[in-house]
Amino acid sequence: MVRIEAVSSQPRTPSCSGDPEHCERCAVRPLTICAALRDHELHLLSRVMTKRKFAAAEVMFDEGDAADSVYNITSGAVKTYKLLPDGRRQITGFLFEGDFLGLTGPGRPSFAFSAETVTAVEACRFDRRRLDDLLSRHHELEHRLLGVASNELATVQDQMLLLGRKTAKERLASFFLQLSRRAAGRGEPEDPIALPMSRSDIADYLGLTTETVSRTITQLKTTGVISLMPENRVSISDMAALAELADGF
Amino acid sequence: MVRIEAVSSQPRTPSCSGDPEHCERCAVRPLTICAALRDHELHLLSRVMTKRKFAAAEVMFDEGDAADSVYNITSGAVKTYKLLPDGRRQITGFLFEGDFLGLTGPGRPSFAFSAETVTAVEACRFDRRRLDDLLSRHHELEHRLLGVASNELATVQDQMLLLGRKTAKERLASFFLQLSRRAAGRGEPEDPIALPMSRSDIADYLGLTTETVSRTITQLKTTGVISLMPENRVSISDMAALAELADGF
DNA sequence: CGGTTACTTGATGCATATCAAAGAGGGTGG
DNA sequence: CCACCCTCTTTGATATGCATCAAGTAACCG
Repeated sequence: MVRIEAVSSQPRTPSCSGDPEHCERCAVRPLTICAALRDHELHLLSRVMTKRKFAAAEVMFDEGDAADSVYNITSGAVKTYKLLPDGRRQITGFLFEGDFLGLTGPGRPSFAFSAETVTAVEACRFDRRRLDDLLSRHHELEHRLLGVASNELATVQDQMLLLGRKTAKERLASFFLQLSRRAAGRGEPEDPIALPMSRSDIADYLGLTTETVSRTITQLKTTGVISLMPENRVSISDMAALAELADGF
Repeated sequence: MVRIEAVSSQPRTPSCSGDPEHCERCAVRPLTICAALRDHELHLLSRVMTKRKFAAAEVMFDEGDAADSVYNITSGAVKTYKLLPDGRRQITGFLFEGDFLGLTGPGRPSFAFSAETVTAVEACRFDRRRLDDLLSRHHELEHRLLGVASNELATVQDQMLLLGRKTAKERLASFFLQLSRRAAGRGEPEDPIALPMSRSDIADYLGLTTETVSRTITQLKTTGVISLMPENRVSISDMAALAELADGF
């Protein structure tokens, strides 16, 4: 498992500390923990933050790497995953703008999973130690982070239900529904949803094979629940039917 | 889904507030967030805490119930789960002494899962609102809670890998290994591990059927990796072999 | 425009589910 | 204290949803 050094082939984006108003104007601020901060606190956050760009399909970090970075995605899509020795892969999450990446518990010096970009990605990188310092001084921030973690725990339980007990059709229906709802949460349209990840990524997220994913999508298309559109987009023709399918009604 | 009123048929255990030294002497204190508190802060915690007992197989709360309670298990075992409309069940976790139950994000007024005791259970119950108050005034406590949540997120990723990509044998091996390690973490022996839950609970935790669980355990027994002992205990004869099996080597 | 990779579709196989029934405890009332 | 009953567990026989193996087709990139 080779770690590709982040941003290795690109000019380094200048740190935000040279642009203290950057965070105030940040488009994803209302989506994330930064919304918890008043303007003068945002400046403190900017100090420990660096804006970074990643190309598509770039490894951000590998499981076991020193967890010295934490990221807040500002654009693009990221996948997190775990591998078995023989190469079997489970994608544990897709992250989009506003999502937080790299949270590890205290006394957990290394990442419990790998992260790789799906598309080109822009992210705010925080130095773990400096962020911890900041957290200990600005409890509102830590409070928000606890909220983020709790929400993620709730989401992940849904995913366990999906992986342990749902059929292929229910998994795909749930997946599309989740993407639609999350897009809506980011203020994007809920209907034609973007599908930036490959079939193989979807398969590894849903605990299926690419073939089954492909067949099942065809089936949903044939049933008239969804339709495929240009640019890897999916239109949900019948949201109610999709929601029922997702829960096995 | 009928909610059985907690402690309905038992005398109410007196609140800890009448016994301010209870927490200081608490056996599970070093295992849990209470370890973060100095003695005088523990007294504050005792104030918002009530010691409660549950019988075996008692529903503590159902998914969707108002999340007005948070628990810290002091003895016994609890399972958390989600259900599909047709009754399919995914157990999302087993909790033992020192484990925290009922964490929901802010603005999440209801539980995202149900909780039911496996054995008789003793737990410290906190009123959600009063605990929130306390958290906002004692940040070390909130910091610990963030640590608890982060650790749980790491654990849950392992479980997703298991549910999405592991074979039945790998799942059972992983399960026994997890129980063994957690027991060790609580200061219990790592070798003869207790299996208080039924085969059907194990099946719903591992995304299998009771029959497959039973067959696979038999197989592990035959291979000489484990052996069954009285009182629902399992002895791990070959820890290294089990660890290899768990990761599909 | 050629080559490569991703996606779709088809044929077959297998791990695990489902259906069925026989032990094994474990608690209760006679 | 024993006998019965009920539930849990184990074992067996069969079925099936999804994986695997195998092409063909479409999209993409250089």
